[in-house]
Amino acid sequence: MPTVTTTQHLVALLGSVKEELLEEMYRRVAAAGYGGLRPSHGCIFRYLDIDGSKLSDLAEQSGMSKQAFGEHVANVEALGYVVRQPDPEDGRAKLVVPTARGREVLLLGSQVFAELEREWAEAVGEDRVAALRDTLEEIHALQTARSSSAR
Amino acid sequence: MPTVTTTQHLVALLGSVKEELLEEMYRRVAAAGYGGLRPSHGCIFRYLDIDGSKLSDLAEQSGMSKQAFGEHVANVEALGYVVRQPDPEDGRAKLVVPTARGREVLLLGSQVFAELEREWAEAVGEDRVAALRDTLEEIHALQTARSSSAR
DNA sequence: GCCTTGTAGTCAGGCTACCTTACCAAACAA
DNA sequence: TTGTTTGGTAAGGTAGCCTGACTACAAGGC
Repeated sequence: MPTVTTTQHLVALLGSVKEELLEEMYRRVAAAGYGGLRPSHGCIFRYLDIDGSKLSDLAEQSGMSKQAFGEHVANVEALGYVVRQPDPEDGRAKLVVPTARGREVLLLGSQVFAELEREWAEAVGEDRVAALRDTLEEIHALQTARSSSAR
Repeated sequence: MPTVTTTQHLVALLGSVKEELLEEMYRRVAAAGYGGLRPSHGCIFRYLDIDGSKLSDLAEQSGMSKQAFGEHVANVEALGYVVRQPDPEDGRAKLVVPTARGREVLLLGSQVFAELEREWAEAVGEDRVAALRDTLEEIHALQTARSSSAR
């Protein structure tokens, strides 16, 4: 029973912390005047090249279908952070290109992430944040290996 | 840029690990012959009393609306893991009660969680799993404190 | 040059997991 | 007993994904 509780708790904790971090991130971005962005829009900015990226590439990198990704792009385009332009090198493709406002958000995102990183280091210690990442990576590797060998 | 990458990576890592653990959990439960259960059904079993619990209580404990929770209960009832019975002490209320099969899943769930806990301890070390939990709890507390003071 | 096959993106429709609003029935308090 | 609170359901909506079907363009073989 106690083991169950702690393990269940760990899974819940992983979810809570992830959500809280993402929310804090978007809260700060919104507070800086860049509203309308939702956590799910992160998939666009995460891999977006400053000179533009092809939709298919972005979708593949974020592990989503082109359709789902395209919807997010439409939202973010409506908010004025990116535009879709025909790719001059491929008539089929469209480039997702950040606007000036989009580039500002990209930069701001980096700054906020750096800020958060600094705050955790202050709160719990730099070494423990590093250890957190390391342990998570090892468990991730363990699980990935397991599911590929099981299949 | 490198800071961004690592911090972004940490958020992604938290999500991946959580999902992988949940998936592994449900994979093993399904492999043991208890099919049809999805990760979202965890909200029912997590707080379910072996003698039955009121829907409202369960919904509140898992932080969901009664309607959303009721839908999950309907699903899990259709799978034969719980039944809804009128509460003898409150004519308005209904008790969500695990069936024999439901009690088996409750027990199996504990066992699988314990198994996973043991496997991580073997893979990365018991102390590091404990450290992971501690650090996550501190960051969680930090975030919770921040959002309550901000609001 | 044409024709087949492959690739980029969109459209339509569907699913899961939530939500809010509105409601009914039982319980409780004045 | 009457008004208010509480337990649960019904209806409808939204976000975030999916698959299948389609169009437009690209690229290779002949």
